[in-house]
Amino acid sequence: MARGKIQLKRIENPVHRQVTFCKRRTGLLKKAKELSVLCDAEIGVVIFSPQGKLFELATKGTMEGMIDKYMKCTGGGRGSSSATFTAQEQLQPPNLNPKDEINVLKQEIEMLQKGISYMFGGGDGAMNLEELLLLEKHLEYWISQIRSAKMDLMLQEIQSLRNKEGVLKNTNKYLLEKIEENNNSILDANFATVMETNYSYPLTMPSEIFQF
Amino acid sequence: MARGKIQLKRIENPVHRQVTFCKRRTGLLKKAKELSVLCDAEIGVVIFSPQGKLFELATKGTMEGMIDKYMKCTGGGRGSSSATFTAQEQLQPPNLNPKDEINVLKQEIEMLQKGISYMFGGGDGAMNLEELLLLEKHLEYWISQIRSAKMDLMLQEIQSLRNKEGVLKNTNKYLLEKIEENNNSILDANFATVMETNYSYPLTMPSEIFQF
DNA sequence: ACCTATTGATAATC
DNA sequence: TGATTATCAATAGGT
Repeated sequence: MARGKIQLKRIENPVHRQVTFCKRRTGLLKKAKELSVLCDAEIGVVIFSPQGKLFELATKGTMEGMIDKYMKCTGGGRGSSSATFTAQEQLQPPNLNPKDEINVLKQEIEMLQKGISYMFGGGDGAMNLEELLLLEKHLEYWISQIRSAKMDLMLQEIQSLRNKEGVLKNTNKYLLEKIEENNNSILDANFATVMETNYSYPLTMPSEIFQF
Repeated sequence: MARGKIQLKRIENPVHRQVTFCKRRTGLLKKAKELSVLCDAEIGVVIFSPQGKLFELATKGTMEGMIDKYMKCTGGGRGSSSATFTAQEQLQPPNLNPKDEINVLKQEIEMLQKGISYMFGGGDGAMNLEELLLLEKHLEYWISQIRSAKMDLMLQEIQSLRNKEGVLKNTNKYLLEKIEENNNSILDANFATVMETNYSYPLTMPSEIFQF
């Protein structure tokens, strides 16, 4: 790439991450199109942004067609889209065969529904220890997600505030220079004193106070 | 590329085409993985070679999961849970007049529904900072509730185990006394040894230990 | 959004 | 297939 390597790990700075996502997403889709044209291959790409926004590409026909073809190829013949739950996929590695996986998911959905009604309905005390432990784990995962999103927003806001600060500092500097000029050209000592009293401090706060 | 540009059209030479397919397929999947890791995106890629052979990549969870998520995104109508929420009443003292209170509750319910769909659907990134802060607060409250319930169960279990322990100790004591009696009355040393070896721990469990 | 110095991908060749 | 390498394409960091 350019102007320095990057590590193959999640980019922490949300601005950089967003920019890189945009650029590389474009690049990936372009590469997919090229491969399809050059080699006469049929390619489908689905990208979910961290915010859950969907980007897709199907080089021949529709994505639905690709999915059907994929299903036929993998043999796992079950009608698609049963609205399963997706967050647990990050919690446990998918090392099960399809049948077990389905059972685990069903069980988990049941547990979560129980947990939700517990949380929302004030609880009927019908959960056992294992269920509570699992629910706690999920809640911790969710809260970490929430915190990550919150942190992103705060970092964005900090960025924006820093930009604003720069502008204000420059404005202040400019105004002080103007005042200085006035002090030099107009020899009214009282006027200069008043000006200095009112404008000798900048109106903004230093940016370093929000280091994380 | 290298050693000369190539046109963006189907490569006619089948050998070249095959080689290029192999290389670019690898490259495409690598790029997809990188994008996923760098930007925390969920990506699925499906490639059918001209001969119909399938190559696939799902960066998080399984391809099935991706397809379901895709369906949910495009298929549209996902009904949001209409379950109402009651726990927030404990979070803030009811110092408002009825009308304001109702508005606050309605607002809160809306936010929570948003949050729930955020947690379950992978999020649509439409929450602002205030909403996230509130949601975090609620999650922390819920998790504290869960932990409290868990703690209760654990304490109950500890109590039960202590009871069990008491009963078992008494039983053991009683049995040891019996053996002692036998040792005294029957002067067969070998028999006594056998008894001690096999029966120094009770084989049955008193029924009281399963109180929950 | 646009610009480049660099890195990464890869076409041709062996 | 694998390795090599000259070249082109993608892109990280900056404006």
